[in-house]
Amino acid sequence: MHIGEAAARSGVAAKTIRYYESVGLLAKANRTPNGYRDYSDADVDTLRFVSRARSLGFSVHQVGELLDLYRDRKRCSSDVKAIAVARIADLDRKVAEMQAMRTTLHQLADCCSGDDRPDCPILVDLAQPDSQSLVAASISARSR
Amino acid sequence: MHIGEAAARSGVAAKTIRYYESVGLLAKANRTPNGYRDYSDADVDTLRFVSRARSLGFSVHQVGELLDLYRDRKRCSSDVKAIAVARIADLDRKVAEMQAMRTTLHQLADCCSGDDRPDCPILVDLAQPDSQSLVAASISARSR
DNA sequence: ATAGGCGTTCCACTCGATGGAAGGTCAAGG
DNA sequence: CCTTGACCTTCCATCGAGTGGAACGCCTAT
Repeated sequence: MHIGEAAARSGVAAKTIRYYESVGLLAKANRTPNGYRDYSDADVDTLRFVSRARSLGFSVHQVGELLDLYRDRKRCSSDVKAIAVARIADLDRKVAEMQAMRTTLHQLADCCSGDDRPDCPILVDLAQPDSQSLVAASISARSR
Repeated sequence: MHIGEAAARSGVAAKTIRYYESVGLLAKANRTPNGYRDYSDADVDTLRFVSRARSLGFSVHQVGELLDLYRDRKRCSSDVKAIAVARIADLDRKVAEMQAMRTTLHQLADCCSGDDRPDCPILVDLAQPDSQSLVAASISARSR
């Protein structure tokens, strides 16, 4: 099948499929005599695998590792689990960081009347010297 | 003061200060006769403001808006609060998305023995047709 | 005079695509 | 036979937010 159909079946945009090939995530596709890329059902499966793994937030590089493991009949499940566990830890770190931002921002927003007067504690805090600033305090708390 | 000192005092890398100037977030710096950028204490304050806002996850563009509001004596606090509230909503969306990924990944990892046998439910699920896949189910749940 | 530590500009690279230009291929319809 | 439109191809540029490095200038101390 041509790239458009593979794209429709896998849910990966044709442009993205070419991109994955160009960066070596996918092997170079077979070509029909006219130079069009030619995909098999197995290729569509691979594309779906890639799309699923990307949707779990694995980087293209990590997806490459998972694909290698998937194709390696002799790999051990601990290798795969290690990648998944590292990704979970990564997610936990990012979630914690974003929640810290959220908390700080929420505190600032709570102090802000949000009316048409010009006094705004959010801006005041951002402009504060470190010792007075809620934001500065939350940044230094993050690094402790 | 020269850019190195402004960088040290504000915590923003010299390279990044030049970058901010190049994209118009900061006004073009004054120059000493030899062509070096010359910064005042007020410039360092601005740099710190920018750094704080960036650490809260505001984009460079949003920081520009906040700076404009900061400099506008007549702005109303509701304008600032609107930006902050939008940012909080943005954070909430991203946190929820990451937690959904985490949950799915954790379920997969829990099923995986993590030993040296080759059977790995993580890879099996990623390669599954939609109707059987935990990942596919969680993706479609996200869009509902 | 030269070594070093600053500063300057400019260009390339990162990641994960995406947009668009310019052109080739193919089937259907007039 | 010609055109139209839907595909396909390659290549280059763009996004955000910087970072790395080259090649050069300036200034001070030894």
